[in-house]
Amino acid sequence: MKYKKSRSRDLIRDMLDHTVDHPTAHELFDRMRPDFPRLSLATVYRNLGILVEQGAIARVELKGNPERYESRMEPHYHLICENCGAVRDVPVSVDDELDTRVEAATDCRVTRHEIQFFGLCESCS
Amino acid sequence: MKYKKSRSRDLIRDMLDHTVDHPTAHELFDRMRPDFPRLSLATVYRNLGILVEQGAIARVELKGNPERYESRMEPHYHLICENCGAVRDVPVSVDDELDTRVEAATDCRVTRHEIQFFGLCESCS
DNA sequence: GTTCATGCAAATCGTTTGCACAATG
DNA sequence: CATTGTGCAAACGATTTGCATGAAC
Repeated sequence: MKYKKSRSRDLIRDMLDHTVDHPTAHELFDRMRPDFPRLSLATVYRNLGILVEQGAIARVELKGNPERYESRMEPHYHLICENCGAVRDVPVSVDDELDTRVEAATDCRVTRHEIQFFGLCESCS
Repeated sequence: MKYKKSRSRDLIRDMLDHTVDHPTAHELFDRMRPDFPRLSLATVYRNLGILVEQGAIARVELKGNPERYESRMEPHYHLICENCGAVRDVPVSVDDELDTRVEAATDCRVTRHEIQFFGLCESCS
Protein backbone atom coordinates (compact mmCIF):
# COMPACT_ATOMS: atom_id res chain seq x y z
CA MET A 1 0.00 0.00 0.00
CA LYS A 2 1.44 3.31 -1.01
CA TYR A 3 -0.55 5.60 1.25
CA LYS A 4 -1.76 5.19 4.80
CA LYS A 5 -4.66 6.95 6.36
CA SER A 6 -4.07 10.48 7.53
CA ARG A 7 -6.52 12.62 9.45
CA SER A 8 -5.13 15.86 8.10
CA ARG A 9 -5.16 14.65 4.49
CA ASP A 10 -8.77 13.52 4.85
CA LEU A 11 -9.69 16.90 6.27
CA ILE A 12 -8.03 18.77 3.41
CA ARG A 13 -9.93 16.73 0.87
CA ASP A 14 -13.12 17.26 2.80
CA MET A 15 -12.66 21.01 3.04
CA LEU A 16 -12.03 21.22 -0.69
CA ASP A 17 -15.13 19.14 -1.35
CA HIS A 18 -17.25 21.58 0.59
CA THR A 19 -16.11 24.95 -0.62
CA VAL A 20 -16.54 26.80 -3.87
CA ASP A 21 -13.62 29.13 -3.35
CA HIS A 22 -10.12 28.08 -4.34
CA PRO A 23 -8.05 28.19 -1.20
CA THR A 24 -4.26 28.44 -1.05
CA ALA A 25 -2.19 26.07 1.07
CA HIS A 26 -1.93 28.73 3.72
CA GLU A 27 -5.65 29.42 3.76
CA LEU A 28 -6.32 25.71 4.26
CA PHE A 29 -3.72 25.68 7.01
CA ASP A 30 -5.49 28.56 8.77
CA ARG A 31 -8.88 26.88 8.46
CA MET A 32 -7.52 23.63 9.87
CA ARG A 33 -5.56 25.09 12.75
CA PRO A 34 -8.51 25.27 15.16
CA ASP A 35 -8.91 21.48 14.83
CA PHE A 36 -5.20 20.72 14.48
CA PRO A 37 -3.29 22.97 16.84
CA ARG A 38 0.03 21.27 16.09
CA LEU A 39 -0.49 21.14 12.33
CA SER A 40 2.50 22.19 10.28
CA LEU A 41 2.28 24.08 7.01
CA ALA A 42 4.70 21.56 5.51
CA THR A 43 2.18 18.82 6.14
CA VAL A 44 -0.48 20.76 4.29
CA TYR A 45 1.85 21.18 1.31
CA ARG A 46 2.85 17.52 1.40
CA ASN A 47 -0.73 16.33 1.55
CA LEU A 48 -1.84 18.67 -1.20
CA GLY A 49 0.95 17.25 -3.34
CA ILE A 50 -0.18 13.68 -2.62
CA LEU A 51 -3.81 14.48 -3.39
CA VAL A 52 -2.82 16.10 -6.68
CA GLU A 53 -0.69 13.06 -7.51
CA GLN A 54 -3.65 10.81 -6.70
CA GLY A 55 -5.82 12.83 -9.03
CA ALA A 56 -8.18 13.68 -6.19
CA ILE A 57 -7.73 17.43 -6.44
CA ALA A 58 -6.26 19.94 -8.89
CA ARG A 59 -3.71 22.66 -8.49
CA VAL A 60 -4.85 25.93 -10.02
CA GLU A 61 -2.15 28.33 -11.09
CA LEU A 62 -3.38 31.88 -11.48
CA LYS A 63 -1.85 35.28 -12.22
CA GLY A 64 0.03 36.68 -9.30
CA ASN A 65 -1.52 34.44 -6.65
CA PRO A 66 0.13 31.53 -4.90
CA GLU A 67 -1.10 28.12 -5.97
CA ARG A 68 -4.76 27.41 -5.30
CA TYR A 69 -6.52 24.08 -5.01
CA GLU A 70 -9.91 22.69 -5.94
CA SER A 71 -11.59 19.32 -5.93
CA ARG A 72 -13.71 19.84 -9.04
CA MET A 73 -11.91 17.74 -11.60
CA GLU A 74 -13.97 18.22 -14.77
CA PRO A 75 -12.30 20.77 -17.06
CA HIS A 76 -13.67 24.26 -16.54
CA TYR A 77 -12.60 27.87 -16.73
CA HIS A 78 -11.87 30.40 -13.98
CA LEU A 79 -12.63 34.02 -13.37
CA ILE A 80 -10.39 36.17 -11.20
CA CYS A 81 -11.81 39.31 -9.61
CA GLU A 82 -9.38 42.14 -10.18
CA ASN A 83 -10.74 43.96 -7.17
CA CYS A 84 -10.90 41.42 -4.35
CA GLY A 85 -8.86 38.58 -5.84
CA ALA A 86 -11.63 36.02 -5.51
CA VAL A 87 -11.51 33.06 -7.88
CA ARG A 88 -14.67 31.43 -9.17
CA ASP A 89 -15.59 28.76 -11.63
CA VAL A 90 -17.19 29.91 -14.84
CA PRO A 91 -20.43 28.20 -15.93
CA VAL A 92 -19.51 28.06 -19.59
CA SER A 93 -18.70 24.78 -21.23
CA VAL A 94 -15.17 23.97 -22.32
CA ASP A 95 -14.70 24.30 -26.05
CA ASP A 96 -12.39 21.53 -27.27
CA GLU A 97 -12.74 22.81 -30.78
CA LEU A 98 -10.34 25.58 -29.84
CA ASP A 99 -7.55 23.03 -29.60
CA THR A 100 -8.36 21.75 -33.06
CA ARG A 101 -8.25 25.25 -34.47
CA VAL A 102 -4.84 25.92 -32.97
CA GLU A 103 -3.53 22.63 -34.30
CA ALA A 104 -4.76 23.59 -37.75
CA ALA A 105 -3.03 26.96 -37.55
CA THR A 106 0.35 25.63 -36.36
CA ASP A 107 2.55 22.56 -36.60
CA CYS A 108 1.91 21.78 -32.97
CA ARG A 109 -0.01 19.06 -31.21
CA VAL A 110 -2.55 20.58 -28.84
CA THR A 111 -3.97 18.48 -26.05
CA ARG A 112 -5.83 20.99 -23.93
CA HIS A 113 -6.18 24.60 -22.90
CA GLU A 114 -6.97 26.73 -19.90
CA ILE A 115 -8.79 30.02 -19.79
CA GLN A 116 -8.72 32.68 -17.14
CA PHE A 117 -11.20 35.50 -17.28
CA PHE A 118 -10.52 38.78 -15.52
CA GLY A 119 -13.09 41.25 -14.27
CA LEU A 120 -15.20 41.87 -11.20
CA CYS A 121 -17.01 39.19 -9.22
CA GLU A 122 -20.68 39.67 -8.33
CA SER A 123 -19.88 41.23 -4.97
CA CYS A 124 -17.48 43.76 -6.50
CA SER A 125 -19.43 44.72 -9.61
CA MET B 1 11.22 63.46 -15.97
CA LYS B 2 10.46 60.19 -14.29
CA TYR B 3 12.95 57.96 -16.08
CA LYS B 4 16.45 58.62 -17.32
CA LYS B 5 18.23 56.82 -20.08
CA SER B 6 19.69 53.45 -19.22
CA ARG B 7 21.83 51.32 -21.51
CA SER B 8 20.75 48.08 -19.90
CA ARG B 9 17.06 48.96 -20.06
CA ASP B 10 17.38 49.84 -23.74
CA LEU B 11 19.11 46.56 -24.40
CA ILE B 12 16.41 44.57 -22.65
CA ARG B 13 13.74 46.22 -24.73
CA ASP B 14 15.78 45.63 -27.84
CA MET B 15 16.32 41.95 -27.11
CA LEU B 16 12.61 41.47 -26.52
CA ASP B 17 11.84 43.24 -29.79
CA HIS B 18 14.05 40.82 -31.68
CA THR B 19 13.11 37.46 -30.31
CA VAL B 20 10.01 35.29 -30.63
CA ASP B 21 10.68 33.24 -27.54
CA HIS B 22 9.53 34.47 -24.16
CA PRO B 23 12.63 34.78 -22.03
CA THR B 24 12.72 34.83 -18.24
CA ALA B 25 14.58 37.52 -16.31
CA HIS B 26 17.46 35.13 -15.82
CA GLU B 27 17.63 34.18 -19.48
CA LEU B 28 17.82 37.86 -20.41
CA PHE B 29 20.50 38.32 -17.78
CA ASP B 30 22.56 35.50 -19.31
CA ARG B 31 22.16 36.87 -22.83
CA MET B 32 23.25 40.33 -21.69
CA ARG B 33 26.21 39.31 -19.59
CA PRO B 34 28.70 39.14 -22.48
CA ASP B 35 28.03 42.84 -23.16
CA PHE B 36 27.55 43.83 -19.52
CA PRO B 37 30.06 41.95 -17.41
CA ARG B 38 29.07 43.79 -14.22
CA LEU B 39 25.33 43.54 -14.79
CA SER B 40 23.32 42.54 -11.78
CA LEU B 41 20.24 40.34 -11.90
CA ALA B 42 18.46 42.88 -9.69
CA THR B 43 18.90 45.49 -12.40
CA VAL B 44 17.29 43.20 -14.94
CA TYR B 45 14.32 42.67 -12.63
CA ARG B 46 14.05 46.39 -11.90
CA ASN B 47 14.17 47.34 -15.56
CA LEU B 48 11.67 44.70 -16.53
CA GLY B 49 9.36 46.11 -13.89
CA ILE B 50 9.78 49.63 -15.28
CA LEU B 51 9.15 48.53 -18.85
CA VAL B 52 6.00 46.71 -17.81
CA GLU B 53 4.86 49.80 -15.91
CA GLN B 54 5.53 51.90 -19.01
CA GLY B 55 3.45 49.52 -21.07
CA ALA B 56 6.40 48.76 -23.33
CA ILE B 57 6.45 45.04 -22.60
CA ALA B 58 4.22 42.45 -20.99
CA ARG B 59 4.79 39.95 -18.24
CA VAL B 60 3.57 36.49 -19.15
CA GLU B 61 2.67 34.22 -16.29
CA LEU B 62 2.59 30.57 -17.26
CA LYS B 63 2.10 27.26 -15.47
CA GLY B 64 5.10 26.27 -13.45
CA ASN B 65 7.59 28.57 -15.12
CA PRO B 66 9.07 31.73 -13.67
CA GLU B 67 7.72 34.94 -15.20
CA ARG B 68 8.41 35.43 -18.87
CA TYR B 69 8.44 38.64 -20.88
CA GLU B 70 7.47 39.71 -24.39
CA SER B 71 7.22 42.94 -26.32
CA ARG B 72 4.23 41.99 -28.44
CA MET B 73 1.46 43.99 -26.84
CA GLU B 74 -1.62 43.09 -28.90
CA PRO B 75 -3.72 40.49 -27.08
CA HIS B 76 -2.88 36.97 -28.18
CA TYR B 77 -2.80 33.44 -26.83
CA HIS B 78 0.13 31.21 -25.85
CA LEU B 79 1.05 27.60 -26.32
CA ILE B 80 3.34 25.81 -23.89
CA CYS B 81 5.20 22.71 -25.04
CA GLU B 82 4.83 20.05 -22.38
CA ASN B 83 8.00 18.37 -23.56
CA CYS B 84 10.61 21.12 -23.89
CA GLY B 85 8.85 23.97 -22.10
CA ALA B 86 9.01 26.33 -25.07
CA VAL B 87 6.43 29.09 -25.21
CA ARG B 88 5.08 30.36 -28.50
CA ASP B 89 2.42 32.76 -29.67
CA VAL B 90 -0.65 31.21 -31.20
CA PRO B 91 -1.82 32.55 -34.58
CA VAL B 92 -5.50 32.46 -33.73
CA SER B 93 -7.41 35.67 -33.21
CA VAL B 94 -8.63 36.66 -29.76
CA ASP B 95 -12.34 36.06 -29.32
CA ASP B 96 -13.81 38.90 -27.26
CA GLU B 97 -17.21 37.31 -27.54
CA LEU B 98 -16.09 34.83 -24.93
CA ASP B 99 -16.10 37.61 -22.35
CA THR B 100 -19.64 38.53 -23.30
CA ARG B 101 -20.75 34.94 -22.93
CA VAL B 102 -19.28 34.67 -19.45
CA GLU B 103 -20.90 37.94 -18.43
CA ALA B 104 -24.23 36.62 -19.63
CA ALA B 105 -23.80 33.42 -17.62
CA THR B 106 -22.79 35.10 -14.36
CA ASP B 107 -23.32 38.32 -12.41
CA CYS B 108 -19.74 39.34 -13.05
CA ARG B 109 -18.17 42.03 -15.18
CA VAL B 110 -15.64 40.49 -17.54
CA THR B 111 -12.99 42.70 -19.09
CA ARG B 112 -10.66 40.24 -20.75
CA HIS B 113 -9.34 36.70 -20.76
CA GLU B 114 -6.15 34.76 -21.35
CA ILE B 115 -5.75 31.35 -22.90
CA GLN B 116 -2.90 28.93 -22.57
CA PHE B 117 -2.77 25.91 -24.83
CA PHE B 118 -0.77 22.85 -23.86
CA GLY B 119 0.73 20.30 -26.20
CA LEU B 120 3.88 19.77 -28.22
CA CYS B 121 5.66 22.45 -30.22
CA GLU B 122 6.66 21.76 -33.83
CA SER B 123 10.13 20.54 -32.86
CA CYS B 124 8.77 18.10 -30.30
CA SER B 125 5.79 16.72 -32.20
C1' DG C 1 23.10 69.08 -7.66
C1' DT C 2 18.86 66.51 -7.69
C1' DT C 3 17.04 62.56 -9.39
C1' DC C 4 17.31 58.12 -11.32
C1' DA C 5 20.13 53.78 -12.22
C1' DT C 6 23.18 50.23 -10.57
C1' DG C 7 25.74 46.60 -7.92
C1' DC C 8 25.82 44.00 -4.09
C1' DA C 9 24.10 41.64 -0.24
C1' DA C 10 20.36 40.80 2.56
C1' DA C 11 15.44 40.13 2.90
C1' DT C 12 11.11 38.23 1.48
C1' DC C 13 7.58 34.93 -0.14
C1' DG C 14 5.88 30.58 -1.42
C1' DT C 15 7.25 26.03 -1.39
C1' DT C 16 10.26 21.90 -0.54
C1' DT C 17 13.33 18.92 2.04
C1' DG C 18 16.12 16.44 5.80
C1' DC C 19 15.73 14.45 9.90
C1' DA C 20 14.04 12.35 14.20
C1' DC C 21 9.85 10.79 16.07
C1' DA C 22 4.86 9.29 15.99
C1' DA C 23 1.12 6.77 13.82
C1' DT C 24 -0.61 3.22 10.56
C1' DG C 25 -1.18 -1.33 8.79
C1' DC D 1 8.29 -4.07 12.13
C1' DA D 2 8.23 -1.97 7.84
C1' DT D 3 6.39 1.90 5.99
C1' DT D 4 4.17 6.24 5.78
C1' DG D 5 2.86 10.59 8.15
C1' DT D 6 4.24 14.56 10.95
C1' DG D 7 6.55 18.70 13.15
C1' DC D 8 10.21 21.52 13.07
C1' DA D 9 13.86 23.96 11.16
C1' DA D 10 16.65 24.63 7.45
C1' DA D 11 17.10 24.98 2.39
C1' DC D 12 15.34 26.54 -1.80
C1' DG D 13 14.29 29.40 -6.18
C1' DA D 14 12.32 33.49 -7.87
C1' DT D 15 11.85 38.11 -6.92
C1' DT D 16 12.33 42.45 -4.16
C1' DT D 17 14.58 45.75 -1.26
C1' DG D 18 18.07 48.80 1.41
C1' DC D 19 21.94 51.14 0.97
C1' DA D 20 25.98 53.40 -0.84
C1' DT D 21 27.96 54.65 -5.26
C1' DG D 22 27.73 56.13 -10.12
C1' DA D 23 25.43 58.12 -14.25
C1' DA D 24 21.97 61.27 -16.42
C1' DC D 25 20.04 65.66 -16.91
